[in-house]
Amino acid sequence: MSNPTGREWLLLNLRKLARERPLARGEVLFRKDDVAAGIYEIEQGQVRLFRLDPEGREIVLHVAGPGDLIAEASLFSAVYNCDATAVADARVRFYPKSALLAEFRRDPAAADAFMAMLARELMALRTRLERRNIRSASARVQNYLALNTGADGRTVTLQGTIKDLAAELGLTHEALYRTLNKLESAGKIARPKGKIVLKNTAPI
Amino acid sequence: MSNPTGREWLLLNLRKLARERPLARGEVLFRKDDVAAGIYEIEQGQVRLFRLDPEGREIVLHVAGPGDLIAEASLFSAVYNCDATAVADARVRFYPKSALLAEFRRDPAAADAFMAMLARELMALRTRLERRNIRSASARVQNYLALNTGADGRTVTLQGTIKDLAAELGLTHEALYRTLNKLESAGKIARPKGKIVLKNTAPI
DNA sequence: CGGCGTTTTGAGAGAGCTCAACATCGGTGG
DNA sequence: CCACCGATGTTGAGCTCTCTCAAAACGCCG
Repeated sequence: MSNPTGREWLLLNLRKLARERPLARGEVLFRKDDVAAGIYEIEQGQVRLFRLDPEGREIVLHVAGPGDLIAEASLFSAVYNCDATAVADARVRFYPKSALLAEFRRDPAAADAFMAMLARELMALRTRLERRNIRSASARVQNYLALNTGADGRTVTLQGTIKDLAAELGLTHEALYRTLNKLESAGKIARPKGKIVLKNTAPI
Repeated sequence: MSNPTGREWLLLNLRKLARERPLARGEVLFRKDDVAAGIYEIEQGQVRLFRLDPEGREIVLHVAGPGDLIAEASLFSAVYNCDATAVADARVRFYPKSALLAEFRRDPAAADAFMAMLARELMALRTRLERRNIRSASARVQNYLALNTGADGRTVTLQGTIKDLAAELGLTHEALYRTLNKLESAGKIARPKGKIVLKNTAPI
């Protein structure tokens, strides 16, 4: 569901190493302790990564959506260490581990690019996690807005639905609607279609 | 505050490239748009990473604690893209960018190890974020416990205080105490000193 | 012993969740 | 072109869970 810049670069350069694969709802992509064959990019649908506890219950680790890369760590591990199944019909792109690692050796710039992508994603993820530490819905929304403005530093272009944004923020969509309303009433934002514009709040 | 395995390896091998630096509370580590000199490992204290919004307010991106690495993305960027200051007196270890990148070229295994570390951290972070999507305190705690058991699959060794755990889970410490009490009363866990043991809940 | 931080329990309030109803918007097919 | 359908968007009302504020017990260290 996220989409850091730089991802595209990687995919364009390494896509030739990849193979597409459709995935039916419920289908298994890989299982824990399977030999780690490579990493996957989700193109459509959703894939759930999970472990099984001693009682056989699924403990969800991550639900990956379009644009997400999964199992990067398997590049440096002999086996996968969780299960992956499609939540809904999906299409994934498979990048064979051996080809990727060979490419990294052949072309250090590719390795750098991959590292850079990981590092950027890490940063973005830390920011998202930090945001979740903010208890108030309003403050959480404002944090998101402040960190996702375009070049003008004021305009946020919404890319998904409001429901998607609510999920990203860890709020119900109802709570998000109300919060946006309050912010608008308070004059802190304006809401042209498909965008949210931060209004100037007077400095101290 | 986290501490994925594999980190140690990296630090041992690359530590010779690093330099220690004490940091007084409030002291600036780097500023946005400063030339990216390298990455930092927090050894003590806390460092806050943030941006300034148009009104000059700090928007927190991340608060890093002991064991955390910050500014990894700066290895692949000309400048830092946020500010970093010490929240409390701190000590950091500085890894110069040029030395790290040179080492990666000289020894591809070092590059792999660094990549592996980033990938593992990414995975751990996704899991933590996913956990925050769980609304109920009890379910969130159980998710944490299920994913942090030792070799026996049942025993969780607490490394910090309960307050630390509460912060990790995004709960107040009071809420966590109560939740643990309920889980214990319900017979789902036992709490020997410094540990939490998951009890067998009968399979279906 | 004294002080500080953690652990623990209590009581109350409030924020966000849940459930529900309705509006709106695209898309689809008759 | 319109009726219909599903998904998204929007608003309402009530309730529950967690937060907040308070206070006390406990443990550790100087």
